[in-house]
Order: sequence, then C-alpha cells, then structure tokens
Amino acid sequence: MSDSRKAATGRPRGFDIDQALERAMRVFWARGYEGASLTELTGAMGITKTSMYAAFGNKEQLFRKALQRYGAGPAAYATCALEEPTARAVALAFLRGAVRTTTPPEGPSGCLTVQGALASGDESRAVHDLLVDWRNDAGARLEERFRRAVDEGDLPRDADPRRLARFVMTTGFGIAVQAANGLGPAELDEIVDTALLGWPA
Amino acid sequence: MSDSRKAATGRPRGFDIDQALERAMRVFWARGYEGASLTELTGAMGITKTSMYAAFGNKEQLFRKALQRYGAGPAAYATCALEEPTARAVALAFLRGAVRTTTPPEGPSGCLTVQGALASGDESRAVHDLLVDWRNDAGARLEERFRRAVDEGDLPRDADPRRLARFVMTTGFGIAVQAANGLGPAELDEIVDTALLGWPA
DNA sequence: AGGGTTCTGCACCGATCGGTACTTAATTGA
DNA sequence: TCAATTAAGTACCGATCGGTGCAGAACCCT
Repeated sequence: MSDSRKAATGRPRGFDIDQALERAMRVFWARGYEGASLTELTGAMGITKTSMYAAFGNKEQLFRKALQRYGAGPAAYATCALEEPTARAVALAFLRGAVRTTTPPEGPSGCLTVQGALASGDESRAVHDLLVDWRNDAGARLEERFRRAVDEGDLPRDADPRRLARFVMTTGFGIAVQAANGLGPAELDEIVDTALLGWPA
Repeated sequence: MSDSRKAATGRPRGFDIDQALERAMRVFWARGYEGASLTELTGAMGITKTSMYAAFGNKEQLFRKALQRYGAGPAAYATCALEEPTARAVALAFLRGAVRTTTPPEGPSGCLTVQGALASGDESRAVHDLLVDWRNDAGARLEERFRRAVDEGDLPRDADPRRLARFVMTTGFGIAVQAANGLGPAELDEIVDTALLGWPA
C-alpha cells in the first residue's frame, strides 16, 4: 500500500502531478471547497475529470492533498515561526507570515483554511471539520511554544500560554478576513503592530 | 413604488413574512450563501419555492433582506457600541457584542457576514461584494467614532483612528472564526481582554 | 354573483453538480 | 510480438441546483 516505488508499468502520466495539485490548491484557495467546481478545478489543472479521479481519488481527497500542500508551502510560516527565540518573536513572525501569505502579489487573497469551508452544506461537513482541526492544531502548537516560553522565563510566570495562543490565532484569522476584504500588506502590518502593543513583557 | 400601504386586494399571504425571513437568515448564517439551498431555505421557512419567489424575488434578494435583518438584529451591537462614552468603551462593547452574537446559546455560531461568502464561485460575486462592503462599512463607522474620540481628547492626539478601527474589526473577524471553530463566550471574552491590553491610554 | 387580484401547490425547466463506464493510447516485461 | 497494465478522452449517469408555468384557491370590490 501507500506510495512506495512507482510501478514501472503502464502508460506514463501525461501531466505534472505536483503542478496540477498546486493549481488545484489555488482554485480552492480562491473559491473555497464548495465554490470550486470540478470543471474549474480540472480546467486549471489542465487535465480531464477522469485523470483527476485516477490521480487523486475524488474532490474531497484532492482538497486534502491541496491542504497538505498549503501547509507545507504558503502556510509554512506557521511552523517556522515556532523556531523564533522569544515568544514575542514567535508571535510577530507568525502574524507577519500570515500577512505575507494572505496578500500575495498574485494569486488569491486570504487564507485557504479560513475561506475553505467556514460555513457549508451538509455534504461537505467532513471538509469543514478537517479545517476546524487544522486551525485548532495550529493554535495548539502555538500554545505549546508559549508554554515553553514560560518555562524558559521568556514569558512572565503569570502569563497564560493558551490565552496568548488564542489571541494570536484570532488576530491571524482576522487578518485573513481583512485580506479577503481588500486590505494590503502595509495596512495589515500596522494591525499586527497594534495587536502586539499589549504583549506581556 | 416601494412598500407603501399594502394592497388590500388578493388572497392574503398564508405565512408570517417576518418569521420566514428570520428563519432564512439563520439558514444563511449556518450554511453561507451558496451552502444554503432553496430546498433547505424554504423548508426552514415553512413555505414553498413559489411563495418565496413571490415574496422575496429570488435567492439573492432573500439574502439581502436577511442581511438587513441581521444588521438590525443580531449585529445591532455594532451600531449600539458607537454610543459608548469613550473609545475604549466603544471597542469593548463592540467586541463583547461580537462574542455574544457569534456564540448564541442556540442557533448558528459565527458571523453571518463572515461565513456568508468569504470565498465563492463566480455566480455569487454580487453577494460576496455586498458582504465586503458591509464589513468595510462597519469599520468605517468605527473609524469615524474613533476620530471623534481624538477630537474630544478621549484618545491621545497621536492615535490613529483608522488603524485602531481596523484592529478592532480584525479582532472581531477573528472572534467570528474562533466561534465557528468551537470556542465559547468565556474563552472569547478572554481574547477580547487580551486584545485590549495595548489600547492607547 | 362575478371580475380582478394575489397567493399557493404541483409539476416541471435547463444547467450544473460530483462521479463513472467504456474505449483507446501508451508504456513495460516477457 | 504480445499480454498486462495504467492513463486519457468521450460520453454519459442520477441528483440537485436556482427558477417558472400553470391551474386553482382565497381574498377584495362592485
């Protein structure tokens, strides 16, 4: 099972699967899960529906792969930020990264995990829940990092890591909405600065 | 034109139009614009598609009416908050109101204007734009109120009303996403407190 | 009673939705 | 050369989408 060595038999795939996934990701990003139709998806990927189903399974699995790619690519800032030396630097890097990712010079504005399926019909509840988990995971990792910061004396002993993590996540989500609203990186960076004014010394 | 005196002629409407609109609003709130199908909408409203079309025009106009009702009802806090005596009190009332509205004891979590159509297909771009305007209007009113606060000496002379308004709106949007993520009012109120720690004296 | 008007319920519209059956094309190993 | 295997392209599936045509039902006024 799984993707071990590629079977060397059969007709070779006629398209770049990575590039196709990248393009699918951008369609999901711009349209959301339900708003992205198979016609638009496969059109952007440059392949037919048949090829998409053979390569990815179905629309939901394509989205899961796209989300994975999103996390490793545009949203990698969320993980990288954790490596900053201080809690404040982590928060700053996280939010600056959110600004950069949600306002690309080209491509869709906003955050895939926020626009993906905030509200949706019944049939895409699985995707909705997947995104809820994704977002909560990001918050949990931030919280863990801030907990460590308290241990290291980097944050005051009475600081609440969970609360701080939730605050940073909230600001990040808000930035995603503001980016979808049309705000640019300069304006969003100002918001980040304002948000961190009350950061615990 | 418009809704002058009701024509006293013809078969009377067999349902309460206000109650039907209220229920439609809640469906849009929970499902978003595209995620809410006419079948689910009319089912919740307790009427047939024909009656809905006769009473409201079409799905988009039903949504516009629902949004109007949302602004006058659940989202009235955004306007009421402006009447608080100080800028800080305005910001606090606004965010506390956002928390209350996005986490009702019953009914959908989150904010109708955020979940409505953050990302969507082409055919509902009109609704998408409508919501962008709605959200930006709320920010503009907040900005204007903060500008007045500077004039009144309530905010420091070097405070930036637009920046503060954007920050409050961003926090509000983030709260809406967190509410959709499952956070409750107590946790969200903590976030509000954290956000206002850096509020200019 | 009868006309005018408006609302309701049913059946139905074309378009699009996500997803597939089937044929043909391209490759490998024997 | 020839199975075996896998991808690609076409044409199609039933279901659902938003939206309507039409016949009657329920009210007003004359």
